[in-house]
Amino acid sequence: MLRTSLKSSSYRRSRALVQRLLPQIQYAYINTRSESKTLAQSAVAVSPVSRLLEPLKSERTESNAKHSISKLTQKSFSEIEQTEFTAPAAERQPGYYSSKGDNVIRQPFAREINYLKSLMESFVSDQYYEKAYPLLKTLSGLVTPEEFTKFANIYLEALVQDEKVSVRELEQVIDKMQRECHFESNNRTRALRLTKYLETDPKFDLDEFFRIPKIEDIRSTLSNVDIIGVDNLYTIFDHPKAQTWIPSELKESYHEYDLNKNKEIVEDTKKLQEKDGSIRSLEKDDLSELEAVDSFGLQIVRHSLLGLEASPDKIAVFTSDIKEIIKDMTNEESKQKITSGKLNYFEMYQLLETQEQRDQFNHALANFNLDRQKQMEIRGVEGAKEKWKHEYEETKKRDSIMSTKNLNAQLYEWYQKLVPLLQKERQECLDLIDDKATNQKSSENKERAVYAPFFVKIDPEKAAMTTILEVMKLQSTGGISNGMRALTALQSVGKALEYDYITQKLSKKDLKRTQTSKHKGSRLLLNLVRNAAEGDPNEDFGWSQDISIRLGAVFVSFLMEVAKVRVSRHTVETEQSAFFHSIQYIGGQRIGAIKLHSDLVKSINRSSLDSCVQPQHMPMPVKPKDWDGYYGRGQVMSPLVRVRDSPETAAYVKTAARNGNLDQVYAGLNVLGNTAWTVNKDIFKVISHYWNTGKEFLDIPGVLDKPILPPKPERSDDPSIKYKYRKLVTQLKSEFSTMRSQRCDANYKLEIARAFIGEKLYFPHNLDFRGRAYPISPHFNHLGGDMTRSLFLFWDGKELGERGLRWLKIQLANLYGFDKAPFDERVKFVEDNLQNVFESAKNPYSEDAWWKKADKPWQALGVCFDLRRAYKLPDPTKYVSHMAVHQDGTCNGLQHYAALGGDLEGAQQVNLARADRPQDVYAYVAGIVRELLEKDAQKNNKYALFLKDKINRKVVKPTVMTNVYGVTYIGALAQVRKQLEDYFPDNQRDSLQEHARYLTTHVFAAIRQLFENAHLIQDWLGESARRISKSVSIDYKESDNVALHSSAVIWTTPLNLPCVQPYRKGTSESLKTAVQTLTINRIDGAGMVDGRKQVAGFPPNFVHSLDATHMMMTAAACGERGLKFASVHDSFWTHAADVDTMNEQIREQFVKLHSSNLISLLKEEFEIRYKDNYQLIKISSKHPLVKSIKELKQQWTKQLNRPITLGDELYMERTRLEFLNSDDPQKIKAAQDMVTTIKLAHEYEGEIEDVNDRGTYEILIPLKFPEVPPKGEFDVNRVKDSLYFFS
Amino acid sequence: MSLRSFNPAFKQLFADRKPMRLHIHEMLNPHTVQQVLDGMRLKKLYPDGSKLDIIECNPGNGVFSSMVNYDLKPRNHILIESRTKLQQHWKKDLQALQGITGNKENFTLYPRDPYDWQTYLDLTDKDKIIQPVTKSYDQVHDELLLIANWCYDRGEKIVAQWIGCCGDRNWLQKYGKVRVICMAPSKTVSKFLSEPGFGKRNRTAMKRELFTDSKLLAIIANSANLPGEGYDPRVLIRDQPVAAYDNSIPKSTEMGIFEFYPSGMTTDAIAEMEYLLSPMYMNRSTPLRQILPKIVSGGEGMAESLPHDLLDRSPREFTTEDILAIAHAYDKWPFKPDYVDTIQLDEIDESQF
DNA sequence: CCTCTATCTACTGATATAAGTAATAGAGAATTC
DNA sequence: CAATTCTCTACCGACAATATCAGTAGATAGGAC
Repeated sequence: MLRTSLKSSSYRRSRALVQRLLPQIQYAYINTRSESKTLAQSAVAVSPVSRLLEPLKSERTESNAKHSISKLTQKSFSEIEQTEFTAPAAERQPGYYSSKGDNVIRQPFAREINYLKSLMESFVSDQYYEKAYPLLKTLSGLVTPEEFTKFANIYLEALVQDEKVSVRELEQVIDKMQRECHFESNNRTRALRLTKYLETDPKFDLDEFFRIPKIEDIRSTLSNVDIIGVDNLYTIFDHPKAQTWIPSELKESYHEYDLNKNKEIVEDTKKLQEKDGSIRSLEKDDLSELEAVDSFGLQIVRHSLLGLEASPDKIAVFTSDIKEIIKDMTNEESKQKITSGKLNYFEMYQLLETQEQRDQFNHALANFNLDRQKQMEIRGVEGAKEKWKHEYEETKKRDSIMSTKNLNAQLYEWYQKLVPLLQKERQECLDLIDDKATNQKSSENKERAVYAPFFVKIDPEKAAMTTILEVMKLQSTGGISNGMRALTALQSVGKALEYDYITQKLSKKDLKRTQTSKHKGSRLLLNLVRNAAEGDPNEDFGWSQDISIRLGAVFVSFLMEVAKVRVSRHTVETEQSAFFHSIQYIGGQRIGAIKLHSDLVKSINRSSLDSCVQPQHMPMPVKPKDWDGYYGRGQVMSPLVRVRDSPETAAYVKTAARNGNLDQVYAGLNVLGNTAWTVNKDIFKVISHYWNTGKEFLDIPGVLDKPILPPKPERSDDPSIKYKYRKLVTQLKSEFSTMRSQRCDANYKLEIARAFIGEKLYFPHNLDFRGRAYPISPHFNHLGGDMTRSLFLFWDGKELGERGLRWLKIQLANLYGFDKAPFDERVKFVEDNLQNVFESAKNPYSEDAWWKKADKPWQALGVCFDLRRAYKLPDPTKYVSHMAVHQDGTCNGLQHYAALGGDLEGAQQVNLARADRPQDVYAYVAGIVRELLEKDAQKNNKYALFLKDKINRKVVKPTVMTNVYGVTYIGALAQVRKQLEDYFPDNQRDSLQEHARYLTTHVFAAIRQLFENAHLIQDWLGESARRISKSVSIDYKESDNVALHSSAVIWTTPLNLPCVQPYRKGTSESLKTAVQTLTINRIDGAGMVDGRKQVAGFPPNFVHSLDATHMMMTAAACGERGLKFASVHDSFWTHAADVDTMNEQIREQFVKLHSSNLISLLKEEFEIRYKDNYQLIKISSKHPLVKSIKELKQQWTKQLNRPITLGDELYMERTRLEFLNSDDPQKIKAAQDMVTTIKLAHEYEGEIEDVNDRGTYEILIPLKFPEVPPKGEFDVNRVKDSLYFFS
Repeated sequence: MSLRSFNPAFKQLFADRKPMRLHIHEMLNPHTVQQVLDGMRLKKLYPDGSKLDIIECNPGNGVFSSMVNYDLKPRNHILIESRTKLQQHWKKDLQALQGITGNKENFTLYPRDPYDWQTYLDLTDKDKIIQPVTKSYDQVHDELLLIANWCYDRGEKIVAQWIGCCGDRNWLQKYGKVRVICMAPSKTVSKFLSEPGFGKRNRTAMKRELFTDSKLLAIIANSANLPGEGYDPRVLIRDQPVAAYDNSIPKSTEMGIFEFYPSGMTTDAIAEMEYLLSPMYMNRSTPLRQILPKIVSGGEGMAESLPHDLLDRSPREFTTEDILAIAHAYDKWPFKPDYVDTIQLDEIDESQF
């Protein structure tokens, strides 16, 4: 990053130079106006001079104020109060990102505004109005008046909600704001005032209040229902003029209210069931005692999900619900079982007989889980704490001195020490805010002031837990042994604290407006108000990155201060810090790290950490609310798209959301999120068994103590030996630590799985910036490896039927690795092995069980269990299966490329066309390579002779796969070399290299040959991206903050999701925290794009956005047909019984997607989006254009008395176009006569070629895109008949 | 000034070709080289050329090579050169030289990478082009001389390692106190030669002081610059290096020439705590007391066995005695971590195939 | 009271950090060697 | 400018350098008139 900062600094320098020069010149011009002419004047003598001058004049605004505004986010509230930050009006005007025409707004000072807003909200919610006011005032200096009104209303809203604030005070504040901040009130402000009047002034006269405003304004005022609240609206409804006042969206509620008002409503008496013998699901504790052996690692957190305990009255309700549901069941035995209290929810559910019962059960469970989820959020970590405490007390009973032997006891000790420290600090913060601190100006307090307003919001006890859990969870991440990157640690602690704060805030939310004492009234209105009170899902909330990091640092530093471990060596024993901050040197750069004491790490390895309790990392026991905006509703706080800190991506998605363009995206995502799962208990048992042996088994690493290292070399050994030793040793250690973290990770997953046995769970999904969907809960989800995937079952079951049984068998064959044969053979494979299948299911633990040899053994075992159960029935097709059957695209990226390019042969090889057997593109490419080598071999090429018999699918597979991602020659070379390694002994490295080089070229050639058109498309995408990322906006000015190349590649998927490639070169900023000064690479929405990444990333990203689109379309289509659907990018899952339907949809939707010429559409989209952009190209200096352009520039140079810049050229063209598009005939005429460099190039009739040679001259031309390459002959409709397209 | 060391046989050879610049900077002006050689008085140190083997790394265009060769008239003069273009030149030149002088200069081109340790092993053990004798560490090896040009940015790394080799007495230093005459950017040389307390004093400078005897020989600057900026003044005064100008050295990269060879000191103690020294010197102006807890688990405890005045000083100020004191304290410290825990991981690149 | 200077502070940019480069090879970006 | 040197090399999920010091601009204080 050093390089980047250097680059940008030199860039800044040169820009500063320009800025210094420009004003002088312009002043000179202004003073001698009569003598000299501006550029534009000379070109258009008749144009109104003042207008042409205006933009140039404003260019010299480089105020100090602006400079210090960027420092604002580092200042504390009190410093902000004392300093004036005001931006000139021009700089407050919104800009744009990559494209002028997209109407996506780039808010200037966005970070500063966000910071002020967070600060203000923080103060205001604790009634520190006088502290908040200066912040509001500062805000008024940074935003446009309309924007300011929004912030002012937030402030006023708090005043209105505060009962201690009187109407008069409110009006005074509004007055003051108008005087001092140029506050312009709007109808929301009026709604705020109205509410205050209604609630405090018994003599308030509505008529009078609404006398002056126009009727539209009154209506608009009243539509702020979230402010006014239900009860106040009722009051208004009671007014005789209500009917005319209320806005249209309230009409219905009004009528409902009016109707109910006149009816005598008998209040429903609560019918809470008596608590006779409540049925509770089998306690997790019992299960753990039943099934878990606490020997090696897999330690059960007692109450690991304690929060999943519901409150007693809810249990009662649930119990009675179930009793009601099973009342009509015919099977008495099942009934008995359900009420026995020995079944988990999933087992109960499976016993139900009718769909109606199941629906009712689901409904009851949903209500029940809603409460449990809430409990989990409120008391999530409580369980862990209780456990720590318990072990702490036990240990203490045994030993008088604490030792590191028991990790949990150790954690509790830290917790106990940490809490009082945090409480004390919180008090200090409070004192500081209340101006009661003893030494308000001390440097300590100065630093404290930065975080104090946020620190006071945090509950010390909960935060202590959060801090410990987060830090412990991160041990050995980020390539640091026994520790973690400081940035990662501070950020995750900060984020976790923020999460705690937000959930706490939500649970305490002022319910006044959304509740009513009236039993009668309008349910409609109530819903309306509640919805409105949830807030705008497109509005940011929470803290900025800086705030949470700084806060995280404070907590971490306290933890580091108190956390100690007892260490003993030989006879010496002492207490040492458990954590220490250290700087490491990794890959040429210094990295700040928080390291754990090595003894502590050993202790962790012995006992494996159970840190999972935090609900934000869990799947959800309740169905996630549907997506309807940028941020999720309810428990899901994540954004719709993971934006990788790119403000531009976020802005584009938000705009799309606001414009209502994302309904299809929501639809797809909601299908994914609504798929309910449960944990496969049978598989869990088997995994658990092998886990507890502590030995390595399949993909589970065994328990490892420490890596075994060879003896150290002597001091005087040759450096080469020492080097090799060091390399070996680091490799051993790194392998060891990956194994360890794999085991740790698996432990984590299994713990969550255990907690969810018998539970219903959901995965809300969101998207990456290309539109691919990912579950939000990070650890335990169906995207995991074989073991994790095997743990999932659909909550709902479906009867197999003939086809389903067949698909289940195919699924098993696929998982076993027998997936390259036709379906019938796959079925036969399983049928031939049916005894093995049954045997595996019956006795999975046997030494050489059949399932263990499968490609994906755990999932295969899952199918074995299912098949065995099915075949136990007299008719296996009647079996109700919960298995997910997968249909995988064969090389999905290439499938899309083949469809785009229409390569006949290529399409066939990736199964786009019907074939009797599944085609294997890798084998086919290997075949082509073999042919090529054969030809060379005949020419006696020694490489060909050696290699021709060694080419198989395995050798080419990596390269074919990564080819879609744009692998370069050198990257592919490494892959091929790895594949060939075995043929060459160590001392023939050179030979290996030569053979690999030779082969790589031919593999590339073969792929290119097979997917010729596809490659032309790949090239087209790359070239377009290159042109975009090297283009210049017409508004470019050297003096501006917008970089020369500031346009990123943006496209819209067929589902209207805007995709913005987030690759820009950032500037590194430093952030001082309590732990260290962090260097954060921040990207500016108008910063320079990273051309290389834009170009390299676009082809794969575009294709991925297509496969994501295909998946979402299929998801939505399957959802509409009542199918359960899940996906892992190019692997689509549903019930065995529904595979046929899904397959049909997979093909339908693919054809639908590719029936239009997507590349042509993309080109059109680009042409609109980048119509205001110009390309900088190099043409030969001998080109005829050069002469005329140079001449024109010389002419201008003379008139302006300075060299012409790119900005000048663009300014002239901008002016010309402006005139051309005006209504003034004089101007139009002037524009027609005006000559600019760009016009010259644009109107040049001959060839203009971008040459990359010496002797060139750079000119600007309008951005054009290359012609779309012609499509091949393949007809995409043939996909519909393809059997193995997805299989 | 006379070009005493200029071999007339090279006159034509140099005239025939345009000197090329390939990554590593070098002196191309014979007058500059002459000045430097005059200052070095090598003939006094190696009076008997018939017993002397010279190994020269990155001879480049050969101005320095030819002149030092003419000065010392060695028995062998090995030119280790890996840049293919220069290899071709040398091949041609040596052929021509064969015709002119019968190569009485005893040049041998060894077209290998001077960066690679294996090159030196092969030179002496496999190809047996020279077979140096092992001499005692009592005095400087008078039959083997190493000359190297690492005057470019990435050269610093290898110079640091070569200095390290003096402490370990391995690589070519296994043969005895072999003098290394090393050309490197002044940025590097001034760092590695700084004395305790100087701003640029770093780990390698400390190791250099502890394990080698060294001397700054010359500073060659572009004539646009003033030579010698950034060096520890104590070193300049002590060593009185030749200051010369050569415009083949770019303005941005001044060249420093220094010599080093193993001192009497060798010990395992420093290698044992190398992993501590590295982070220690990252905060080299922080007092040791504050650094100790930041470099190893429980490091704060080591303070007990160290004198206060040492704890209050920073690594930049440490003398070799200080370092040895710390090494001693570390050796006695009961809480030394396992070797495994001292290994730093570098980036893990997980390839899927 | 005002202005001027001395001193201090805050801010910026430059530099050092480590100490096998790692087996390649060609294009593109960044310097100016 | 054109020549030369440096950088990077497969997409996404899951990104990420830091401490110190010298020099400078700006702020403050202080002292004299």
